[in-house]
Amino acid sequence: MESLNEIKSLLKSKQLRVTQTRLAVATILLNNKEKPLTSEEIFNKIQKSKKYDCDQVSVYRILSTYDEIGFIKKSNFQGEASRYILSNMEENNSLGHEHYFKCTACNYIKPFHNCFVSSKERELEKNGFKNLKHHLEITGLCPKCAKVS
Amino acid sequence: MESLNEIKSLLKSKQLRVTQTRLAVATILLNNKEKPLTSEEIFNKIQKSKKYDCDQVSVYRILSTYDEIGFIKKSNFQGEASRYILSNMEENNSLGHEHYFKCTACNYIKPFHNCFVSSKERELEKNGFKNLKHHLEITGLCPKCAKVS
DNA sequence: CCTCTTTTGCAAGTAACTTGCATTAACAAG
DNA sequence: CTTGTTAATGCAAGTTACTTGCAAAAGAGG
Repeated sequence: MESLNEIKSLLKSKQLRVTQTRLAVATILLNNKEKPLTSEEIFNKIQKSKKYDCDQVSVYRILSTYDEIGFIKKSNFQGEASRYILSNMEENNSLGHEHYFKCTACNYIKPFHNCFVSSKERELEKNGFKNLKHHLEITGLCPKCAKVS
Repeated sequence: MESLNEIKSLLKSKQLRVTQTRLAVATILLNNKEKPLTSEEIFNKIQKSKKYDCDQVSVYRILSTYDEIGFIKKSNFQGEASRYILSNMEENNSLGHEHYFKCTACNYIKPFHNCFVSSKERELEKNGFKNLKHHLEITGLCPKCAKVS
């Protein structure tokens, strides 16, 4: 997923309307491919850009729609608002951004681009489990904060 | 952690008072070593036992205290209330209950007793990261629900 | 341009906590 | 066993992160 045109055709293919607000949210997500953002962060970036004005409720609704159609992935980090990031729709699902490190000091978030939970899932599948998905979050101090403390 | 006496001495060692409410919460946790419970579930079990009456706010405060002193572990499952389970204080920390499978159909929760994230943490530590902790949640259908669907 | 839905904005509601503060219960000292 | 001190609790109210209801506005086909 590289451009606004792709989300436009994805929306059309799902019989969803291409609206200003949906495009504004998509633009922010496209400009932040490496960091999962909260609904509030996305809303603030839209306001800050001053190109378009909308309600925070709409951002919530749009993110939920985008999650349903697979345009983005939602992650719940411990004790804070959900975060959203573009999903790598071209790639194998298990290679996407579903693993994160988060620094407890500076809130720096680093996604892992390879998955090491898949083998555990294979094992569970052999025992009758199905439709497995996972969320992994590693917390601690990033190299910068580790040096300071 | 096997008995009420152990939490009593743990509390004393931390200069915390051994109160009826703290013992009631500890009793519930001791009786549910295999399933992480929500604050509300614990509160309801206390009410149901009719041995003791307390406020839900106290349960929240006690769980937070228990988490701080390491008696229990807190896990945030996607989109639902935090869950708490006794920590295996005798064992190596990385062998505790911090990994879970949760069935999206019946809400069955299965903790994993061995850790396969440690190797990734070692790798990060070599790159300057410190004090690493992690939370892993795998969701899907458990064998029972997989058969039905 | 018009009509028919879909989206949106605004207000209000909800779930899961968290905080403030007066009251009560631990527990150590006498 | 009574008392004084301080921590813990209960109750009410506040907060955060959403979610829902509904009228008004904006897409998109004709």
